[in-house]
Amino acid sequence: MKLDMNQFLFEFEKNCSKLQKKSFKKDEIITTYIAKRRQICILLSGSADLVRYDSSGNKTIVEHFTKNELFGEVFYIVATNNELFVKARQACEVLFFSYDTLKHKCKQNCDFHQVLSENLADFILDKVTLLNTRIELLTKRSIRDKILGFFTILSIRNFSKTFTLPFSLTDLADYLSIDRSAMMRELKYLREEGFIKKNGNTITLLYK
Amino acid sequence: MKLDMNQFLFEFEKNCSKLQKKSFKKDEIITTYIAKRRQICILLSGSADLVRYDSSGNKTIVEHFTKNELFGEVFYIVATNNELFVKARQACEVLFFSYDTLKHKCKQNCDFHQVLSENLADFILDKVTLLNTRIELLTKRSIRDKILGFFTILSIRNFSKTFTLPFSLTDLADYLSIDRSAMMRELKYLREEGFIKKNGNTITLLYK
DNA sequence: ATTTTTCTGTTGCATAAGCAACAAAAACAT
DNA sequence: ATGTTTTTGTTGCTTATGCAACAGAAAAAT
Repeated sequence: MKLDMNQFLFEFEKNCSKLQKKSFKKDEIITTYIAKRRQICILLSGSADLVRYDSSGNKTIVEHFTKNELFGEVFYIVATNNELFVKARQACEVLFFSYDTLKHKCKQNCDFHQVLSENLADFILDKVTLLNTRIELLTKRSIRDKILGFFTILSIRNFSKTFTLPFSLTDLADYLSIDRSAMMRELKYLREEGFIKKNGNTITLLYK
Repeated sequence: MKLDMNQFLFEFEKNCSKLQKKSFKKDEIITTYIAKRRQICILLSGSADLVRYDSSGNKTIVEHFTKNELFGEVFYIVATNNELFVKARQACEVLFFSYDTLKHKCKQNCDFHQVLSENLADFILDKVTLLNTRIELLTKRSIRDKILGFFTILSIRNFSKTFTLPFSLTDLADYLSIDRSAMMRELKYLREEGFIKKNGNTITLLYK
């Protein structure tokens, strides 16, 4: 039995008492990552950022989450002393549970749990795909290649040479881990050299 | 029931006929990524690289796999036209199966398959951790921060300020997506400024 | 409706990091 | 044992990219 995320949540909510749903206002801290707890969260609405402070105090937005995305410390066991927390970017609703609870809860060996654990693997696989996409872009050698790589993905996903960015240009620079002004400059060059057309946050690819 | 990778493989081999084991010599192509097949592979011995050629012909080593690591197209559904394949770096033994087969094979609802699909999620989670580690390093802003970030992780994993690199310096530059000579220069500076001691591929951290 | 904040767009300057090219050392192969 | 290939280590030159600083546009808040 194959579920999409909405069915998954509906089934889960109907069947399980162990999960908690909470609401957050903009800028509130949703969770702080504590490895041993093995918490897993689903963002039901709104958007949130995974923020890292390293030992020198530098801040990075490591990931940006939107509707139906998974996050939590099970996904992020990195051997460093960095502080990691998730902060609401807009008002959010979040579902909390423990990974181990989800997997092993039912003593009665119910069908529902079988379905659940099968689908969990699929959702985690979706996450892997997101991460691999990001790595694919981060490993490109120049700002130009990063931008064009990202645009190509959006173009293919939209079945169109024209598409609108899913987040602000400021966030895009952060996602690609490049300086925003350097990115804007490169976008200008791409426009001048006839590779792209740009109207605010709507882009059209002009090549190939 | 919680399995480690070796137990997992033993159980799988004993119980499942649907899986294939093959051997490869150095530089042979182990698999080419074809999204619809949803293949999943486990590297039993040796080491291999996931290689990407983009449309301009640039080659990148996207990932490097060693014993017991998972790879395959289920993990890498990126919407681009890039050619992706896995190439043996040394002689390798590889286990092949389809993700969907693994999850749904048994009609008889056997206990073994229940255990299997639970553990599959865990193995995929390990993969997520690896990917997040890589992203953590790739998003650092300077070569120095990337190197020190990587060294810090190794140091923590080894419970020691002294450790040996798990692969060559050439590969390290590739893993961090930086120019090798620039990395060597930075290592020299780090030595001169007293941050590290370096003896071949053995590093000692001198700070904090 | 007006203020405040965030986002976009731009530019000059400094430098970190890429590129190219080479030699010595080490690892591998015959 | 000897030749071949890969890895390490280095350095001069060039340039892509980061940084700082600013102004106008857009969005959000009051």
